[in-house]
Amino acid sequence: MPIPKDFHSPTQITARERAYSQLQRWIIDGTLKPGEKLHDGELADALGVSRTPVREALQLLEVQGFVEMHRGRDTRVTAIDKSDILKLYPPLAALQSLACETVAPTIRIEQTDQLRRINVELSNAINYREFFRAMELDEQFHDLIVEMADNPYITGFISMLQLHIRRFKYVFLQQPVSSSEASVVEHAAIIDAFDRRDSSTAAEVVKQNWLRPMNELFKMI
Amino acid sequence: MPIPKDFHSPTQITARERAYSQLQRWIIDGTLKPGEKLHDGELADALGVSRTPVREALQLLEVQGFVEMHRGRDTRVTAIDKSDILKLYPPLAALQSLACETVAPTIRIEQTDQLRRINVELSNAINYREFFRAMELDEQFHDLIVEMADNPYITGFISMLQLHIRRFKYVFLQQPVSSSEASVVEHAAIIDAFDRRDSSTAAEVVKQNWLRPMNELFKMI
DNA sequence: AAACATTTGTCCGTATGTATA
DNA sequence: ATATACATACGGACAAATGTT
Repeated sequence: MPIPKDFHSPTQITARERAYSQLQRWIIDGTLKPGEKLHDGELADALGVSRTPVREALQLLEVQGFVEMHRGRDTRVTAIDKSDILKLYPPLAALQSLACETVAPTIRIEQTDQLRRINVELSNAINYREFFRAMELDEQFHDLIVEMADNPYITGFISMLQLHIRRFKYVFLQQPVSSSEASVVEHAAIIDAFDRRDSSTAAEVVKQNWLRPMNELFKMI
Repeated sequence: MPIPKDFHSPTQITARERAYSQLQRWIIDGTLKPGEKLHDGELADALGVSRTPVREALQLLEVQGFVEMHRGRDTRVTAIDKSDILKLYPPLAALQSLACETVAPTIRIEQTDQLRRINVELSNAINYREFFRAMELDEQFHDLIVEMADNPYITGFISMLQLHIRRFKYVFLQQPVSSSEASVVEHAAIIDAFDRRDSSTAAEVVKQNWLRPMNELFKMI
């Protein structure tokens, strides 16, 4: 495998990055609960670093909406409410839809073939009741389209929204939600639209493919 | 006027916030040029604070895409390329469009009236060749719709994209770009769609209302 | 009302990493 | 290959702000 010359391998992960990923994980998986008070000193001890990188990590998490800092008062994990999914999914659907629209006019056959392969695997996983694998494949399908759109603003915002949705699922249902057979059909429709270079149909189907899970989730809770 | 109890007036602005807003301003207005190297020590001196709040500000700016930090190497203002507008406007248009779609079904008459008032003022400003005022009113029009959508994720991402667009305009054209009479017509169409509770038309018109300036800008540069 | 306890915010010295000679 | 120069990353002490007694 050829390794690009200008690729700087992250030889050493910084303390801030460690703190950041760990705290984010803890917030998303519910180890740190919504509304919980965070002491930077304690967290620093727990993570084996000083307060500085912890504070820096907390500030980044604040920008992402996982933490609220009140100067001189306290720092807390943000609250979370059932109605939040109704705020998270629509922008996600809109941007996934945009990604499709962007990709459709110039998509190449190798790319649609890859989507087809993933969708076949997804179908199999659902039939064999491998629900975790199904969830992963569903993510792969959409991530691949987003990646093809090649727009860092879209990519960044989508992944942030997905992290919040993941937290939501962890907090309100203790287990991951499986993809259904309906997804496979919708994915096929998306691929079909891609084959015809039909941006608007692709965009529309993707939107529904994301709003349907929102409504299912909203009924469940 | 009733003052909410839990409203904490920002009595004292922190050093980090000062550093953050000032650096952001300097990057957007081109005082700090794309690709320019940033020394946290120098910036700290210039801002009259220590290096810590400067570093924290730089990290926030990095998340927003205004700064790139390379550990142990350097910290620079991000480069900017003409093709960037083609990446900035589409997600902005998609989210503005979503905001409209969200608001349309439940919009109240006072709200459409307010939009109408702004649009009349915008029309006047253009006729009187008050271009700066026209630009402000155009912003007000869209910001009001976004605010009505009442979704912090949409709001946050839109304002970030707008900051990048503002920088783009400062860097490539030295002056703000005025809104045209075409905007006024499109705004009227949006308001009309709102009156009819026609989400999809409103969404579609808004999208075009944002993609048109993108194409005009792209031709100019 | 004022002093105290608690928590966050800031400073600056030092350690560590990176590129260059 | 090693040393050196330079920039960033981190740590720990101190300052300031807030809420409370």
